[in-house]
Amino acid sequence: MSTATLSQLNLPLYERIRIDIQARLVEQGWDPDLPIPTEQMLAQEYQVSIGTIRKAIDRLVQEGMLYKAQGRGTFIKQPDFKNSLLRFFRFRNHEGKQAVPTGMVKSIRKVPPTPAINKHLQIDEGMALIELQRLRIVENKVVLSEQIWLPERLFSDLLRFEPLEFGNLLYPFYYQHCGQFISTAKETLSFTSEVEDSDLNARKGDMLIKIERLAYNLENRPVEYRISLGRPENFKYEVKIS
Amino acid sequence: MSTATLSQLNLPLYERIRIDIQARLVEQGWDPDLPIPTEQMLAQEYQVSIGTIRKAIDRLVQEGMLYKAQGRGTFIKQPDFKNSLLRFFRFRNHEGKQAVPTGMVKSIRKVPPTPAINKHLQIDEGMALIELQRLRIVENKVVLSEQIWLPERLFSDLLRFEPLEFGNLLYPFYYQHCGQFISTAKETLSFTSEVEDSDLNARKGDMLIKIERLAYNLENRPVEYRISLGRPENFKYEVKIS
DNA sequence: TAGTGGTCTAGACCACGCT
DNA sequence: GCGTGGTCTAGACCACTAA
Repeated sequence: MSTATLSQLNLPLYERIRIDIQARLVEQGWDPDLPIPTEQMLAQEYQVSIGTIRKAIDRLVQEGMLYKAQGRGTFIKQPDFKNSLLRFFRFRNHEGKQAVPTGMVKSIRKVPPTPAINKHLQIDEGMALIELQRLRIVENKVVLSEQIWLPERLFSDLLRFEPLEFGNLLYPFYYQHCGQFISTAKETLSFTSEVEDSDLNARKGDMLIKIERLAYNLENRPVEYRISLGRPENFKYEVKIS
Repeated sequence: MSTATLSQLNLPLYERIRIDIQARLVEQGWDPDLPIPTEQMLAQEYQVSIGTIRKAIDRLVQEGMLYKAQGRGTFIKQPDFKNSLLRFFRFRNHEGKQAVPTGMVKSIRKVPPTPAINKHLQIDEGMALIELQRLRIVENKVVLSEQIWLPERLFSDLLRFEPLEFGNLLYPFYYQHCGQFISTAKETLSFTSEVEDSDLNARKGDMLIKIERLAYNLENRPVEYRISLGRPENFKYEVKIS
């Protein structure tokens, strides 16, 4: 543990421990399939009672970084995209049943830096990018059209693959080939009538839903910026207020 | 405490106590300005240790029913509408600064039952309703147009007021005059191009955002159904995924 | 059967708010 | 100064998972 982190701040003990555990897991790049040290071990290591460790870990669980499995241990959690705004597009197939769209990469290439995107990704103006075009399809019909940008420095290994070699899901692919584990994301919903999109058959003037996503790795650094476009007809989003 | 509630179920002690506390506060209609019994008192009353009471209450805090204030006590919480979808309409005044719209009731009247709305409110088909028309205004310009329905049985006292006597906020007014405390709400965002709205200058075919809200009282019964319409241009909504 | 997290106890002292 | 919630201890026993 880093003594500096644990001493100086005027925070409750469990908060300081929470921060320290978080930093350790991030720096060591903990394997998501391996349990982190047990509560007993951590209690002994930090020389505090087990209740204090539990409170620290409970915070990380609430934050979404860890999850607990009784009898097995505590693990690093992959983000749960069931809350994604994209999940609130409801598509139906020809039988009228609900259908989950399939992701398909259309193209991948290295592109020069773009000021606005480099700023989103918090990287230097001069750093090159990787750009992916991706479609989400239901029964051969394009229902969402996506553009994805990644820092070339971290993701250059992706350039070795052909578009069709990317599976339905990108994030496991990122982790497998570039060691980048997506931990959280921020999404923004807005509207635009100023883009043309041949995949969606949308002309200028047609109102489209635009969902921007900025995805963060375990170190809390933005590593993917994504724009998804779709038609508003089937969109329905719910929130609970309390 | 109701012994039935606390015994039969095969739940952790703190869960059974949580349920019992919740039921007690709802049934007694606890004053939001008065603290609930202290943790010490509850621990003694339920004959459990204080940690168990804390866990029960922490659940209710997480759920949004209570909030704690160190040194003062624990209180019933009013819902926090900073998460409302409506807050994600961004309006600007003539100086380009962000402006919060003012609410203004345009009309209030008793109306006969409407099957769809009575169903939302979970009341009998034959029960009469109160209907409010309400506008949200920024610098004399209507930016949102609302229709609100309430069960006449619970809210008949509102009919004694003229539209302009309703203030900017409705929920405190409900509590003051009808004893109905709004505790949570559920909102749904969708789109429509099939309505005409003279207040918003919208014709059929214009795409509008439609936000439906169902608001619940402390007993978790729906008591208000509301439809808000607005133009999509200034709408921007964010979520965090983890 | 061994080891994990889940629940629960019966206290202690601290920090904060009100009066 | 008094009473509130906030933090923390040092255990105990239970329920679940995996080998």
